Amino acid sequence: MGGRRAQKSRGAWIAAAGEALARGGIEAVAVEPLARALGVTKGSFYWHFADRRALLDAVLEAWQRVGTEGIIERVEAKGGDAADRLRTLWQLASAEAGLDVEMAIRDLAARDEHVAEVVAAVDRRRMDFVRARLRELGFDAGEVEARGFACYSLIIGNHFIGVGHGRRSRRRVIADAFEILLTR
Amino acid sequence: MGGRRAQKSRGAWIAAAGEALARGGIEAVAVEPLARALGVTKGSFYWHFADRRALLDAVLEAWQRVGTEGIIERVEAKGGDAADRLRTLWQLASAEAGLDVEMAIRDLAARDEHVAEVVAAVDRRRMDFVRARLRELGFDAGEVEARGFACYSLIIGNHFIGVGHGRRSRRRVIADAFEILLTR
DNA sequence: ACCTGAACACCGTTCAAGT
DNA sequence: ACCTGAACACCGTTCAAGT
Repeated sequence: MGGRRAQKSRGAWIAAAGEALARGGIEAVAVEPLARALGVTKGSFYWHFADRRALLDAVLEAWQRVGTEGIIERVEAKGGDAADRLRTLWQLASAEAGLDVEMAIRDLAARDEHVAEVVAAVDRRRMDFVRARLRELGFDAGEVEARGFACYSLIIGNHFIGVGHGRRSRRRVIADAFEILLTR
Repeated sequence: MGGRRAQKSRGAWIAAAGEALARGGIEAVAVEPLARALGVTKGSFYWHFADRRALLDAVLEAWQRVGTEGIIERVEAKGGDAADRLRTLWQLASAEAGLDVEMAIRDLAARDEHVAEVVAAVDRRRMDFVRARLRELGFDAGEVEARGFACYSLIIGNHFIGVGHGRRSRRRVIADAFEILLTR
C-alpha cells in the first residue's frame, strides 16, 4: 500500500509477466525471455525487482485488485435484485480474461503461505458479497453459509472442471444449480 | 494400456517427480535435482524418458489411475446408500494426499490440450459416479445434471477456496450444502 | 535513475563412451 | 540394458561500468 513511484517500465514488466503467466503458466514467467520481449537486457530487470519472486508478487497484487473490487463494481453497475446480481457475478467471472492467471495463482497458493493469504483475502471479499446477497434473499446464517459456499464453488468449479453435459449446455446446468441454491 | 516393461528405476523417477510436484509445483519437477535425489546423473534420465515432458506425462497417467478408480473403489468398499456414498466421496477426496498434485495438474490443463483431455476423463469418470448416485435418489435427468455438477463443484471447490466460515467448520458448511443438494 | 555487458551457477538436452 | 561424463544452450542473479 502507497509509496511506489511510477517508474516507466516497472508496469511494463508486470503486464508482460501477467500475460506470460496466462499464456504459459508459472514457468513462462522467466526473466530472460521477458527481457527479450521488452527489448532490454535481463540485467535491467534487477533494477526494478529484487528477483523473480518480487515480480510474481507484483502480478499477484495486480490480480488481487482486479479479482475483487474490479469484478464486484461491474456486478453492482449492472444492477438487478440479489439473485440477479449473483447470476451476473458468475457470468462475469466465467467470461473473465484472467481465468488462467487465477488458476496459476491458486496452484501457487497450495505451496506458498503468502500467496495463500492473498487468495484467501480475495475469496473472503467475494464470499462476503455472495453472503450479503443471500441474506437479502432472507436466508438465515447457517443457510447463507452453506448456500453461499455452494454458489461460490459453482463459480470456481465452472472453470476448473472439464466435463461435458450431453446436449445440455454448461451455462444451463449452472443456471439450474443456482436456481436450486437460491430457492428455499 | 499395456506394452511397458517394468524397468527398475523408471518407476522411481515417476514417484520422485510426483512427490516434487506435490511439494514444489511444476517448477520443482526438474531433471537435475531429481537425479541428485535419486543418486544418479541427469544424463541417465534420458535413457528412461524422451524429455522432461515425458516424465510429466507419466505422472499424469499415474494420477489418472489413482484419481478415478482408486478413490471410487474405496467409496464403494465403505458402502451405505446413495447419499452416504456421495458424502464419503468428498470426505475421501478432501483427505487425499494427492490434492496438491491435482491442483498443479488442473493448472497445466488450462494451457495444454493433452493434459486437459486427461483431466476431462477424470472429471467425466467422477461425475458419472455422482450422476449415478443422484439417479438412485430419484432425480430426473435435468436435476441430476444441475445437482451433480453442484456436488462435484463442492468437492473441487473445497480445496481450492481459501475462505473461513466464522465459528462454523468447513466440514459442517459442506455437509449442510450437500443436504440441500441431495434433498428435493 | 535506469540500463548494458560480462561473469557465474544451475538446469535441459545430446551423445559418445563405458559396464 | 542402463549409466557416466563432458559438452552446449539457456535462464537466474550479481555487479561494475556506462549514460
